[in-house]
Amino acid sequence: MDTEDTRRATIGDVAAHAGVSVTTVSHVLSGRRPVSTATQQKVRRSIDLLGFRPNEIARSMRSQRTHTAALVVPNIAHVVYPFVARGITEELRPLGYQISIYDTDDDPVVKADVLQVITDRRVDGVILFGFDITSTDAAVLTGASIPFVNGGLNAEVDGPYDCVRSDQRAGLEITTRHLIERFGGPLAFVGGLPGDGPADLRESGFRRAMAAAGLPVDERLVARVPYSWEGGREALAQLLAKDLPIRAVVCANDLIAIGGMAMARERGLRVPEDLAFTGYDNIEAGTMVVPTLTSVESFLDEQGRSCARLLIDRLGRGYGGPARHVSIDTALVVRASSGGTGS
Amino acid sequence: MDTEDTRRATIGDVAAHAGVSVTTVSHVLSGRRPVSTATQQKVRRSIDLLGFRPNEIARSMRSQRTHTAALVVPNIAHVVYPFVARGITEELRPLGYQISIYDTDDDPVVKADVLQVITDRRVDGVILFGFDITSTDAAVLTGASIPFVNGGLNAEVDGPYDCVRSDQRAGLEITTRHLIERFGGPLAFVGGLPGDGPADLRESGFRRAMAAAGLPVDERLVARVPYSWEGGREALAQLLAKDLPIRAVVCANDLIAIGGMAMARERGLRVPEDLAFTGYDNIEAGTMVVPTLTSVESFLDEQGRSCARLLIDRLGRGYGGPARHVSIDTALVVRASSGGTGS
DNA sequence: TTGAAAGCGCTACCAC
DNA sequence: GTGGTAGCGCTTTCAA
Repeated sequence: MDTEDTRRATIGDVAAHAGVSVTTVSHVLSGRRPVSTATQQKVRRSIDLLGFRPNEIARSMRSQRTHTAALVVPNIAHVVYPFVARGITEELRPLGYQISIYDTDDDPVVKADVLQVITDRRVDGVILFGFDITSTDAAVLTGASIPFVNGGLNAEVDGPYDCVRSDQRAGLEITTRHLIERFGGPLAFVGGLPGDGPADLRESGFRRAMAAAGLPVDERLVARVPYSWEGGREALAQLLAKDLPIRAVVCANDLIAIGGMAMARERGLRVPEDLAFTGYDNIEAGTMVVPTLTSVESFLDEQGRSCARLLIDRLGRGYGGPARHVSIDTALVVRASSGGTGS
Repeated sequence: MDTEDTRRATIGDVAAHAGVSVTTVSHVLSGRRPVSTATQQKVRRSIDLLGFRPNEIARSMRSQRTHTAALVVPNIAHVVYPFVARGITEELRPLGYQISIYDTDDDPVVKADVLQVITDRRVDGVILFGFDITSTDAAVLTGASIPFVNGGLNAEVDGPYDCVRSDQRAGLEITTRHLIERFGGPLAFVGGLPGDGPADLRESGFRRAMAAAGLPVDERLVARVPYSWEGGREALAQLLAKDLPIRAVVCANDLIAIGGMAMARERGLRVPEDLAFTGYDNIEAGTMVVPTLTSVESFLDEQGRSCARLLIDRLGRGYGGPARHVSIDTALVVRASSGGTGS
């Protein structure tokens, strides 16, 4: 009773059952060589009867291809990566690739380990998203001749491999210019802590827009705090305590902006009538707070898709040319916090 | 120049280079049999020199184990799944398992396909999370003798396989009871659309708590809307239009609650002084709105961990007993919207 | 139109 | 302490 056949049927079982050779079974499966209709039917019947499905491991062993792409991210629970993953999947699944997502737990050691494991498993290609990758990381992949793409960069430049970035500096220039046009000044800036991901890039966007408008940056109105709601509250508390005139606050992300708005309103200021705000990232919460938050959309799914396309080019006997660097534009979403319609 | 050795070294290359047999190389790798220190060193040197790494595909082929678990979810971009994924990873990675995440794009056809692909790849185990799985789905897995766990159920009961659920009914009972204790009544309920995931379960929690407190449910104060911010606004507009006394609103999720609060405040009501609110899911936005939202925490990572543990039991020559059904308790998080401290 | 057999890279059973 | 070799399940020459 207990010893019923639990082992999955192999191609050999099918061949025996149908009374043909494994070669023939293989060929009715692949269609790579003509098989008489009679044998085809016999074989297909046996396949159905035995519930045969080819073993992909064995196939990979022969073909040296796994039809798998790996997506490596620092922390899948961070809001941005699931959207990237969706974009990648949409692009690669139709081509018959499976996407395996690997989470490095924000730990460079785990990242290095994951990269090794990935190469040991002979994935066909890799998309790294959200890392500063080291030359060692790159060497592991190239050493195994596995094509890869680096996405979601925060640095201005990167190495000699395909890269996809969102133009964060330009994104912050847009919000800054938007506030200048609507309100003139004075403008405050609340950035992330230096070295914390895109902080420098975003701050430089603010400064560039100010310079372009011929406005000086009052350094007393520049704060740098953690990328969090609490950070935003803290920053606004500091800024308001200085008792300097401020008309609008450019924030480096939405959490800061939402926290900042909360503090401003606690202090009796009306948003945007007394003080306007902009954020960055266009998170869902920005559409639910009062007032709704003006922000910058980065099109994460498109970034993912773009990574996937660059990778696809290099899969199989594809593109083997020099590295390509793609930049995805951002878009301003105007809402109530900067005097939009409040949509 | 272009034809430099791009092929990765095999165990045979190492053996040749070290002047020993492949058997010996295999054994210094596995440690499954004593090897003299001298040969060990020779072999290790060759391994380093050649940059040899064992081919996991070949290993899997022999051992029939892939050291991979698959996590299948309807839509990785939905807030809940990344947290589940983290919990699973934390539990399984230390045991040497890789987690591959598969997204079925909310499509049962894709789900069926993914399940087949997964079995063809001979993953060691599968965690399905967030599905109503069909008997066919289950049959595919059991037919391939791949152990699996079904997590995140919305139904009251499920099939003869390991299951993990969050007690959503109890979760809604908690919020309802909380509001009854604080405010007495009358209470309104805003649920999701019937058949939309956990809607029925959550509504039954509300009704049960009301019954337990000896309070009748006024059906005029029960609304059912989409699980969204707009749904919440709409529901509150309807409810308030009826001009019946309401002291508090039990909402089936946070989006509804946040939208509902926004509408209530637009209509000049103070929250919680005039009208109190509770949500469900404890999303981040609930900590950023004003007032902050009382909600129910489901411990998604713990649900994931629990799935992982059930699966681990069945991996290898492990547990082979009857199906186990685990329920994870929820917890009430009291915030300002129901008169909490406003933390 | 079909089959035999080599071999993908590895592990483990034999033998010595 | 060490080596030869069968074989995991498949694809693909080569031969008929």
